[in-house]
Amino acid sequence: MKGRRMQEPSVQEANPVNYKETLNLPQTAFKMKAGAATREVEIETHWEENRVYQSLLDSRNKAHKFVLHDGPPYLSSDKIHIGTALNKILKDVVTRYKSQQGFYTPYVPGYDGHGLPIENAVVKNIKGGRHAITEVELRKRCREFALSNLKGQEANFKRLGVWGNWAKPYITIDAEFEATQIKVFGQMYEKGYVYKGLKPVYWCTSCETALADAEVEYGDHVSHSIYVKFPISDLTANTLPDEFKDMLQDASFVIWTTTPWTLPANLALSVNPDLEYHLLKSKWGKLVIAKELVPAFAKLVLNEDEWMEYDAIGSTDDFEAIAEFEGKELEAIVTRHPFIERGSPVLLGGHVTLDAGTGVVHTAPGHGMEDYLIVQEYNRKPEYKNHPLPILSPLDNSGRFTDEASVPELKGVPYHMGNPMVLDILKAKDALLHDSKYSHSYPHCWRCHNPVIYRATEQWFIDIEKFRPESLAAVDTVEWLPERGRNRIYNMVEGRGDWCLSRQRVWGVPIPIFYYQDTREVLIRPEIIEHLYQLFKQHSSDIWWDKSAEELLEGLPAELKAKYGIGQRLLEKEMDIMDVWFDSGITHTAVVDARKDELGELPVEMYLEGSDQHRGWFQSSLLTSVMLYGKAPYKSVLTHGFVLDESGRKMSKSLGNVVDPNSVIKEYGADVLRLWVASVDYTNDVRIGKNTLHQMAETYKKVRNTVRFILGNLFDFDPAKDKMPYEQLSMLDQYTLHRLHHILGNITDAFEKWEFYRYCHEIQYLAMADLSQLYFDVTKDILYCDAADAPRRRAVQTVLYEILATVLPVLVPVTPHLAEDIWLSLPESQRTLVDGKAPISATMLPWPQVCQKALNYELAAQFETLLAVKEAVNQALEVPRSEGHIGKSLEARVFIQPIEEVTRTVLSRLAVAEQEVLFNVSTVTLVDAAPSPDANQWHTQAAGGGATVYAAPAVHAKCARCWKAEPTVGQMPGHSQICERCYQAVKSS
RNA sequence: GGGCCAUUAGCUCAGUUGGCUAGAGCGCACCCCUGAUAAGGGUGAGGUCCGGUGUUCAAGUCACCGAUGGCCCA
Repeated sequence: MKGRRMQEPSVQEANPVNYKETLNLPQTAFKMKAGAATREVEIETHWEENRVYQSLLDSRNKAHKFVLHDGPPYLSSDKIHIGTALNKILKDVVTRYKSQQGFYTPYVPGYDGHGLPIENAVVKNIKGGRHAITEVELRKRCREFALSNLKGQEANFKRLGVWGNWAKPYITIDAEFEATQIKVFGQMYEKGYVYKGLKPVYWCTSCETALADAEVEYGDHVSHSIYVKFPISDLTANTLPDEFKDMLQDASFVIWTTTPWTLPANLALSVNPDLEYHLLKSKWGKLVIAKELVPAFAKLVLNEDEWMEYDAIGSTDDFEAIAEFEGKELEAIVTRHPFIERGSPVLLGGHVTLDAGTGVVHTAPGHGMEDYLIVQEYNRKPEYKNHPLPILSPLDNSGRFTDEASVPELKGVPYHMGNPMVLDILKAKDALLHDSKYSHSYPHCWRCHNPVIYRATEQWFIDIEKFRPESLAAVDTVEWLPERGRNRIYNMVEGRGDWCLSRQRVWGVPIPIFYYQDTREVLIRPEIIEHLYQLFKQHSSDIWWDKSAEELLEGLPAELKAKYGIGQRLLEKEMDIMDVWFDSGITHTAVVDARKDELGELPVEMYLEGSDQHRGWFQSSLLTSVMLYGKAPYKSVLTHGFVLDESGRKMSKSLGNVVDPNSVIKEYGADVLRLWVASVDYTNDVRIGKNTLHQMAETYKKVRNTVRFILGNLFDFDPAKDKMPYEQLSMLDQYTLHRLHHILGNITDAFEKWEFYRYCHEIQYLAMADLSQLYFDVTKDILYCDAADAPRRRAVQTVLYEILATVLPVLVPVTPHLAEDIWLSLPESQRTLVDGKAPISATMLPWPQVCQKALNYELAAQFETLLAVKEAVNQALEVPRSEGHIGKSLEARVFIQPIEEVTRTVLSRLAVAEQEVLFNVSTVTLVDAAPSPDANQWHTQAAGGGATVYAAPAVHAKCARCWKAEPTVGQMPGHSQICERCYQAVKSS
């Protein structure tokens, strides 16, 4: 039940007019609903058919470049991940914005197509396994697989609205790319950065092949568990005081190992510098063991009675600590190998733990990754530089001991058969303290399921030491965004070991080196590299597998052949391929430099990838660029975090929390996804889920409807004819323009700093608070009810048009489809001109400039007061409304009693009509004291903005046309139901 | 296990060199409108500022410890 309502006029006209017909209601074909699934695709077709991207680029000055160089996504799948979508959308927002700022912004998308995951995916589908087909055939299938995935990814990227040179992307498997890679390798070799060394890899002795980390499976395995003495032989290099050296002289370090067969390859011992070590006296002589592990060791080696005693009081007559050392004090002591004439120095390493054993680790760099790394680290030290520890790995491909084992009886014995033999030798030398069985998790080959070993093989390396200082200097020439990225990569470059380039695989670019069969000498010369470059360019890297070494070199000039003995001495090809990080690492050369005309000189403006690429692409690009050019390949590096689910957890298939970009697009459209990208602070990890997306869809709708309102109300507006000068705009109009340009300033600043989430907030606030809730709401009366060409209506339309012209280009970077949809529904007369004509696409509109004239902070301050008063008005109206006395606020009148002087002044600057518009009520009366309520009138009050507001139902009759309560209703000849303003409007139309 | 980073309302973000009762928009609840209508307006309810300890007259903010989550490494 409603309470009393405004009087309706009682007199009936002879011919009642349908006054709604006489209003200027909004008209537009622009749909409220986006229908994104189909409309966005139509828009993308519009771009493609009109070659908009190309025209855009062509319209820019090539000298004024902003090049964002694409990091290539990996081609192991035909579908993209949400993180890839985030990455590509960010890149697109950046390039579109820069383009609107007038830069020439070519974007060449790239793909990474070599490497193990692709090779494995292909192998999985081969009946009979990888050896069932030739390497040439395998490579062919890898290529096909990669290219088919490329098609899928490309379609995904395009559907995101990402613009780029899709006609000619780069792919690391292109013949030209591969050829460049060969050339680049040759240059690095010439400069002396490349060397051959040994490095342990997982090796399956039954398959006789190297395995990647991803190719080993862990399973239970029973090993020996042995404790072995390494007697101290030389203390001269150690820095302990002599009294301690005397104590240690006849002592032994005790090591624990589960792989006795690796002892022939032992070259050192490692202790942890921060652990405490005890020197024990015992019936096996003096022993050095980590303090904390002594009890566990005692339990193993002592008999029952001795153990009881030890357990009770911590020592026995024959087993007791007589000195204590810190690990770091033991450095450089040399021990004697238990059965080979060789010293084994003590090294310090953080990898030594108290998990098991003795705190002293038997170190065989040819058979363990940690052992290898610690030895590499020591070999870089000055005292080792001239006498580096070798990387000993005395096994052949099938795991049989070679001569290098230095133990004649082991020669030809398979490594696992070597275990008992090594035990026997140790026993004979009185070096074995304990022996038992030990069950633990151990790596196995994923194909044959046999245990695998670490075995050092010959591989090609890049000697980081030779250009580490230059690389570090290059890091500091780059702008890292966010700043912390600088430290991240700096520390990595500072601490990293040499770069192992070799991979024992077939799907990749070969290391372009030949060997003389007789001497194993290496053959690599600039002329041969150049020759190979030409061959690869023509045939791709496939030719390396298609042809023999001799065939590959056949085309060389006779003099060169003679010079290098080609045709006389037998040659072999290197069959390892290069690390894929090398492929993508050299895109600065294989892509940017190769397309200089388009992409300009190095360094490019920006690389933009996930923060994991500090170790990956950013680094491989930096290192290779420093080797080739002595400088970083990029001026700035912008990074983003990872995409997590709504509760902040990593997405995984098993958790079922994976967000698929394609289904998001299906449901909401690409622009909603893009809006999500823009809404989050991507410098950290970002979250996405149903709730988040739903919210973004709401934001999208809000912006869309805001624009729709503007379009609808400009249906009869021709800016060329109807625009009103700034001076003739109302205060509210001017204030709205101030807000528009103030926000434009904020938005521009946000884009300049790549802080898109600030843009989202600003645009949302503009649409919601400044426009929908304020300007649109209160000017509807003017727009709909004033005569079509009434000056104050044209003034409002002028403002609406200015908003449209400003907001439209600003929508382009994040929501290009939406912007285009708006543009296409604009009448010709309302399209912004660029160089005298309307462009074919909104995406070609330049970024708007902040209009200084529109900025009026004094006016804004006044409006702060006025809006606070408006808030009080709204509060005052709420009570009669909730009690049914009024509905819409036009059914009310208000009395405003200024309390503060500022409020009085500001209010008085508004004409009464303007006050009615601003507060959206039928009547506003400024009073000096509280009005006395008369018998029939009900009213309420609220305070705010330095005023007290009294609200009451309007007293006059409601105009049938504009719905305001007006005293003039009933006085208009022939139109008894409408007010004077409406009468004039109806008459003039 | 080590390095780096994050944590403010259901969501996305503000919160100056420590300084009013911690803010905004969305969402939510309730009300209104039906001439932006699968729209629009109004009012309102939401916070252990991840936890703890400390420094200080004063801590969301500074220091230390911890939790949770993420990236990279081992």
